[in-house]
Amino acid sequence: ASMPLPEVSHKRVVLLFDCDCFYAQCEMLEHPEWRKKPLAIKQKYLVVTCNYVARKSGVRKLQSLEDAKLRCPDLIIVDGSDLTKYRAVSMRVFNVLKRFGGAAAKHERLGMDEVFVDVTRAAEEDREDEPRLMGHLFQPDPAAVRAARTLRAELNFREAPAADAKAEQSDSGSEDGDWVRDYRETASPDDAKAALADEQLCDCGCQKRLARASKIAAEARMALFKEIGLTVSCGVSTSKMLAKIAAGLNKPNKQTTLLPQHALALVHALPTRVIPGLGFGVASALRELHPPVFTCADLAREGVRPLERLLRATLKSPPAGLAKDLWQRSLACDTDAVKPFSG
DNA sequence: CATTATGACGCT
DNA sequence: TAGCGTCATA
Repeated sequence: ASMPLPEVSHKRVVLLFDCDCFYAQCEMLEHPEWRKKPLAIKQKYLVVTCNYVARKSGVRKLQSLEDAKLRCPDLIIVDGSDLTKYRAVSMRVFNVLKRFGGAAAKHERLGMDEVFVDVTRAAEEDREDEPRLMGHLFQPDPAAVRAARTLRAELNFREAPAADAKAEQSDSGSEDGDWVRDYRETASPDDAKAALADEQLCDCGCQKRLARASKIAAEARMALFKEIGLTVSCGVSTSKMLAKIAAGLNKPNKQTTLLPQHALALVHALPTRVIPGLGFGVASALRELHPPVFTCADLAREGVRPLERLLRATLKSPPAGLAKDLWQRSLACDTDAVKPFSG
């Protein structure tokens, strides 16, 4: 009965490019013979990243070298404490991506291996009437769609959930990175075509804009591969948060489009850590509440006021408006702009 | 909750 | 304002 549901505008189009196992790929550029072999990059006694061959043997990020070698005795290990080489490749990636999205596009680096691109204008100006979607389209299962609908209803009115779906409450508190597996979708081309044409979903034109943007993403990924030799994963959606989540759905070397109409069905059951700006500290404080807050749906039901209290108790000096921002993001509404030239 | 960084922010 | 601590990020 307090805060109105956040307004979801679909007007932006945001891409997130995420280099697959970045340090490992940089090393493989110099040593092509390592491509088919398990390769790990270490700092001190830890594996900071590894290629996908190594992952098949159970090697993981932030594993101790000891564990990694036990799981994969023929693991090739390279020291990655000198970042010079990686910084250089990172700049090449950024420079290639700057060519895409047109003059009005905005590009923002996040760390060395991720780049956001706001391609709103280019997607608007594209005249193609029936754009074909490139890559994957996320499609939620019907149960998730129902759960999202009842969550919205719950917050709009103070009523019990519809008799329809009381099905899944809180999911297990899974490991970081674990949740991604459960939500991978590979859309069949026919399903994708149907979803894009579904006027019921939205009539603001976002489906077409996102499909056009998926083509830009595909072209940019192609350029990165041809000119640098790197594979990247990409998310296509209407905000930074959603693009980032989408990019994680299909990896490596894949791209995924997430329609804003499907966002809540994806986000509601995910751990609160998927929300940008909500880090380890706040997430663990949320889990300590009782009842504990694990998922974005839990956080959405909590509301802004209790979250403000928790932030004051948890953080030294919570930035003004943080509670509201986080709460809105728990409902898949992220208005954070792509800031041009952050590098 | 680590590695080796960088960036955003608030406080002084 | 510059510099420091905290928190988040890869």
